Amino acid sequence: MVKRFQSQCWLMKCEPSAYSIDDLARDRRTSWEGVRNYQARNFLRDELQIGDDVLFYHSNAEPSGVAGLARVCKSGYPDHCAFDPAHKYFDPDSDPTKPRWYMVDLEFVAKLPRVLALSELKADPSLAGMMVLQRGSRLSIQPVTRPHFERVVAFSR
DNA sequence: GCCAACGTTGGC
DNA sequence: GCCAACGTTGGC
Repeated sequence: MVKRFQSQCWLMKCEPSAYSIDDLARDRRTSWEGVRNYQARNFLRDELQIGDDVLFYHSNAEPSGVAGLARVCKSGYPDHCAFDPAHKYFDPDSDPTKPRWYMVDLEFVAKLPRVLALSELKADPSLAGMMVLQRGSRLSIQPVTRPHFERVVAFSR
């Protein structure tokens, strides 16, 4: 693990019907279990660090877009839901001695005054190249550049 | 609810 | 290792 001086930025997707920025505002802190994609898993396990900034993105929503801000408050650890046969995220192929899936904890930072819709983000030239704006972009945890992160935050004000 | 894009699985 | 079939994601 490499120590960094500056936090990184991420975008994390969630369907608000499953867990929304309002849920996080209420809970103040939550665990981010259930990611079952290897690329996203690698980010969770290897890259997300305490203090990293997160754009909380509502997918499959009306409208879909960035709904709030969060921060990583616990770095990657094994997703124990994968070990529980009764859990909906159970994966019989994840061995507790060699976990396949990882999770982090997030803490609430802010709810944006309004959701910044995907269409608005697409229309902003300074956000060009952002992963979430690419066609067919399905990755649920995406790296975001610091300038893009700051631009989104400024956009919301 | 539709369906395009993408990821995973498994036969060969 | 190829690739067709299948399952999932997520915008619309």
